[in-house]
Amino acid sequence: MARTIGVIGDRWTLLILRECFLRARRFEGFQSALGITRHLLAERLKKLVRQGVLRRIPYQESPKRHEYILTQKGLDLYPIMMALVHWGDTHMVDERGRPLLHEHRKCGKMFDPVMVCSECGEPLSAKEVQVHPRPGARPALENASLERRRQAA
Amino acid sequence: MARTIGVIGDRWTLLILRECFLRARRFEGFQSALGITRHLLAERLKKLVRQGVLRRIPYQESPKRHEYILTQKGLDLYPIMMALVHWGDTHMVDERGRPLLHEHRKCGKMFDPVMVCSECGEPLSAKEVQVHPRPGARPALENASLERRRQAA
DNA sequence: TCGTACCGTTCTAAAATTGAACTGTCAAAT
DNA sequence: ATTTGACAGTTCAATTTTAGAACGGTACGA
Repeated sequence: MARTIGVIGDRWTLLILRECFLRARRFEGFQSALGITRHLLAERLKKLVRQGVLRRIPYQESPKRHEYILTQKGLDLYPIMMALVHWGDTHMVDERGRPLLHEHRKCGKMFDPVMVCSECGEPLSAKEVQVHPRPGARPALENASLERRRQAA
Repeated sequence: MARTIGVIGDRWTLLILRECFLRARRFEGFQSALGITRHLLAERLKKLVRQGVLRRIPYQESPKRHEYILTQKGLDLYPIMMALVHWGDTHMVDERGRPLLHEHRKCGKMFDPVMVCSECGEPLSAKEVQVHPRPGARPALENASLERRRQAA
């Protein structure tokens, strides 16, 4: 998770990627849609290209112009986007309701995203999940008072 | 999505919440697990409490001490967490492999999270989803060259 | 020739973050 | 009785990031 946050964990990157999913491709498009400063936009696009989330494709020579296109790695961010949108729709709406609805072309209905278990297909919740650290993982956090009691014993 | 990012869209907040899901509850626990500066940690915890993601519960008087517990609103961030973790596991692993495995208590198996359509249960991908703006939504972005051509016509 | 679209870069001021030290209460150890 | 350490912050100077605005350069159409 820390590594993912290293890629998309700042105030603008996720919004830039949202525009990608909404079909933005060019510098000016991002800039006017988001109101981000041109400086930061250039910076962030470079970073995303370096990290393999976007690809920079020339679409004309002289002056050189490029479009920024999602790679597969970038497209794979879709569940994150949907999860963010859905949480906002659930907990941060105002009187006007949610700004967008999503239609699933396969079944033709308006839907919400649901996160399920890859093995049994049941919806997931935090309490039903047991975490198993693997070698190399950061040691688990101990409850401080438990810690003290154990040392005392 | 912008509103969700307003809540969790900075370099530390998501990591703090990860620790909450891993059972951290107290200031010192967060601080030593993350190496965040105490200043920022205090700031972020306050913000999360203000936004209703965490609740501040006293667990002793004199000196006053509190634990930070996820509210339902906070627990509902779980799909976002899992989506972030899974993307990292897929695209950002090094030789040591993924740091954690997740077991689904209901079915007893190690699993990955999958995002599916609430209506038909099929896995989602960006291309299968059609977006429908609702009144009040920001106007959709036009492709710049299309825009020009239309004005020219 | 002028205005405009496009894609950046450069610069300074403002804001956020870091790093380190400091405050203060209480419990346990010496 | 005094020291030590856990705990939960607050304060402050130094550094890093971000915002805001202007500037540079190519090309196209009127």
